[in-house]
Amino acid sequence: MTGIRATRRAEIEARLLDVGRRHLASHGAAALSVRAVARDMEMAPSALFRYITGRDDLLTLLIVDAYTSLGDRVEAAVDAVRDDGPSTQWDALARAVRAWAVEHPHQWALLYGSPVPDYAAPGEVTTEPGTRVPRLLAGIGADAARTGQAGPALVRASADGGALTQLATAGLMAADDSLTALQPATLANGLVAWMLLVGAVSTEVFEGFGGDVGLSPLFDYTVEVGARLLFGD
Amino acid sequence: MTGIRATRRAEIEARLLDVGRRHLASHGAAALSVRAVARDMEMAPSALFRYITGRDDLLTLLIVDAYTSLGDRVEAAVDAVRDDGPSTQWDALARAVRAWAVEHPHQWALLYGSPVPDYAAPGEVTTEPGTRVPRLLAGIGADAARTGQAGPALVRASADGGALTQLATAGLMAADDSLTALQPATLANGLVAWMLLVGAVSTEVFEGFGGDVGLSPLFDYTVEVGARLLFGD
DNA sequence: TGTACATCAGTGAACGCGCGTTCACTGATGTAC
DNA sequence: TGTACATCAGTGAACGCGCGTTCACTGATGTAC
Repeated sequence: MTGIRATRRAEIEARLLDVGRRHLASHGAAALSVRAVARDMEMAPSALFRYITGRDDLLTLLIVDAYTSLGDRVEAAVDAVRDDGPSTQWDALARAVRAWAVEHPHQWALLYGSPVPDYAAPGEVTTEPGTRVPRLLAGIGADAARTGQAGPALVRASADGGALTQLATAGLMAADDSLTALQPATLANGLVAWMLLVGAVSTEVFEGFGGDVGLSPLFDYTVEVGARLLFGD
Repeated sequence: MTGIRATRRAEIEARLLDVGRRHLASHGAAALSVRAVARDMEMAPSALFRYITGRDDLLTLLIVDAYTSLGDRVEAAVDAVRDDGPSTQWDALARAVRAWAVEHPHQWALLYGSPVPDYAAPGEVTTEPGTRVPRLLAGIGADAARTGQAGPALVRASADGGALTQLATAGLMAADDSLTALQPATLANGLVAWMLLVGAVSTEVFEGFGGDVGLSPLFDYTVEVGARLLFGD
């Protein structure tokens, strides 16, 4: 009773995602085209319009897919060390993000690189999967705070509570109530650690240091700096 | 005796750069096209081939131009506080980078965002201007080291001297001999500070936190974290 | 100073290409009775 | 179970578009004597 149509539709939707992913991986977002994907699927270009409303829709699909792939990976890595304390969890998170990015450079670029011109991701569908990893990091920070391991050491006058709390409330994390209960210092440290991680991974993936340089020792050190920021000594 | 041809050529080269810059600023690198630039210059598309060898060449031109613009800006800012010690200089550098990036988001994306597909910058012409700011930062670190203000505090086992020195020698900074004389700890801290800065600026410019969030207080705090990393307490 | 030739800048037409999207259509699947 | 109609998936042709690059050409600028 599933219906032949329903199963075929599901199959084609899966193939569409699969081929889209492959095109993204090999040519990058800018080169992603409805026609090329259709060609690879051995269908007429017009047929795809039964599944997507247009090129932007395809992009959105792939963005959500990439966020989900990254989120799953990182969640699994953190979960594997869930009993080992916040510091170990941060380590796992950072390394999982890096590993995923190195394996999926174009996806990383799509999520954290230059915006695609003339495309704006629809927040309603993109925000939830897009904030999974930062939210996970915030959870680790909250754990550390609860057990007295969070490091407030670096906060000085400029990181005043008001401005940062406002940022947290207005910004991406408004969805998660537990975060607004965080100390501004913990929150600020978490955000900076996140930006440090994004910077380190982007520098490596985008070859900011020239390409044929091995950045592993530097990344190790970066993770330590982040740990120190998050948890003090 | 300048020759009419020579002056006209210089004029057109200047216009080409100017129009190219404007196209980059308004539509982004992916949308940059020889034909569109020619249209704006009220010339036949083919005429531009007297000045560039093709689209890639135009891109290279604009990349070098952007690096130079950023480098000039940052150098001026640091120079303005050259007597105020390394910590103030770092502050000036970081704020100048951010200000330039916010004013020139597409240029920032071109330099530090996703690579342009099917384009590889020719290192011979791109490396020197592209490393001006990191080199400047390294110089600040070297100054701090000389006056005993550099902060080695965060270095632990993973940041072992060998790997990092190798990175410095092989990598982008090979051009500048004074850097290989830096302590590995100072070098590592400088590189991490640089990646932190890139991450913070990219997060803001690429709207990693959603767009309508004011990130100034967070950036202030980021700069402080960088200072602590570079110079200790 | 004038002339003959060489160099150069810019034109306009043309090449072949891939793109997103629309539309009228055919044939298969589903549904109501 | 069979029939009549409605829905849906996919086709193929066509639309208008902008792109990078080549090429033979014209007319202006420069140079050697």
